[in-house]
Amino acid sequence: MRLSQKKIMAVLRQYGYRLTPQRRAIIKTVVLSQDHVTPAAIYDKLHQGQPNIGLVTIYRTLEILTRLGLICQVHAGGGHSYTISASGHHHHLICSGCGLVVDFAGQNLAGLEQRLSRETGFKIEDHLLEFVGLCQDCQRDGV
Amino acid sequence: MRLSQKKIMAVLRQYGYRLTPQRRAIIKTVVLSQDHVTPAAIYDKLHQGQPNIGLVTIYRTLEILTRLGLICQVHAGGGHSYTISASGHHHHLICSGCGLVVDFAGQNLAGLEQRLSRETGFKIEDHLLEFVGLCQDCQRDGV
DNA sequence: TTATAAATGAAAATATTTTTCATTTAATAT
DNA sequence: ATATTAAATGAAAAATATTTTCATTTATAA
Ligand SMILES: [Zn+2]
Ligand SMILES: [Zn+2]
Ligand SMILES: [Zn+2]
Ligand SMILES: [Zn+2]
Repeated sequence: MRLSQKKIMAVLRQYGYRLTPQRRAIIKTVVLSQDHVTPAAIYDKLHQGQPNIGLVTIYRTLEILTRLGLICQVHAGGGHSYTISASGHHHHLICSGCGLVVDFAGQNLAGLEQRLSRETGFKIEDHLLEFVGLCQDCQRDGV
Repeated sequence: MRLSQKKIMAVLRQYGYRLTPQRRAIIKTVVLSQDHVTPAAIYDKLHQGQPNIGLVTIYRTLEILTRLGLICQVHAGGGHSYTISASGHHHHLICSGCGLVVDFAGQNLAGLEQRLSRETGFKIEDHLLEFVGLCQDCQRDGV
């Protein structure tokens, strides 16, 4: 289940952050975009609107939203782009044709984590799992 | 099994690339470094040596080595750093304390891939799996 | 050797991200 | 409503990172 704009804003407030028009606009853009967006893409879309918005504010807002786990970055494929987070821990399936990001969950990596801890002595804290492929549309369209 | 400098150079030649002193030096640096290295770190280490080396050449060489699957990039943790590739497909275990990268393999993601394909219609081509934690040394030293 | 296509690197161009700081403003308390 | 204040904004500059251009050098093969 993807987070709604309302929910994201509520969590922001909960943590003591102010709800500025700029932040609303950024959240709206990230939530409404189907695929992932870069800071620059958000800027292109939003600046010169009402309210006007600076690139710095976008960087700062994305940083906060990421830290709170409300959005997350997509790594595979090179770019540093953002996608909206599902509420819980999840992973990404990314279309190399059109950039669509599908979240998936339910993959339990605990067993693998245990094996790795045992074999290497690492104390594992986090992980990153992404799949890259072609979505149905891009397969059909021969992208 | 990590690739040797010799093996990497052989593959380069095999694909028609020339073996320049600069490329030898870059390969040597990446192979000998225990943890991952950034282009800038390689540059700091190598320029002003014999032969002198430019940052551009480092970018270009890393790009080729990555394309040939001889080294790979580490994503988790933010940076764009490189580590030497094991010969086959593998994944990364990264120490957040000291940057050590341990390769691991033997994790079969085929079952998960099938499930995802079935559920989403994606044709999956690749994936990225990284774990982040603390290595034994960093746990002991309380980093 | 010599020929030649490939590779290099200095410099410039472009792109990305962070810092600084004067100004504005959202939220809270009156 | 109004005043207060700490938080947020954005322009500008600085700092970083990456790519392009092109004249020069060089690894390879004939
Ligand atoms: Zn995950
Ligand atoms: Zn697609
Ligand atoms: Zn992998
Ligand atoms: Zn460590």
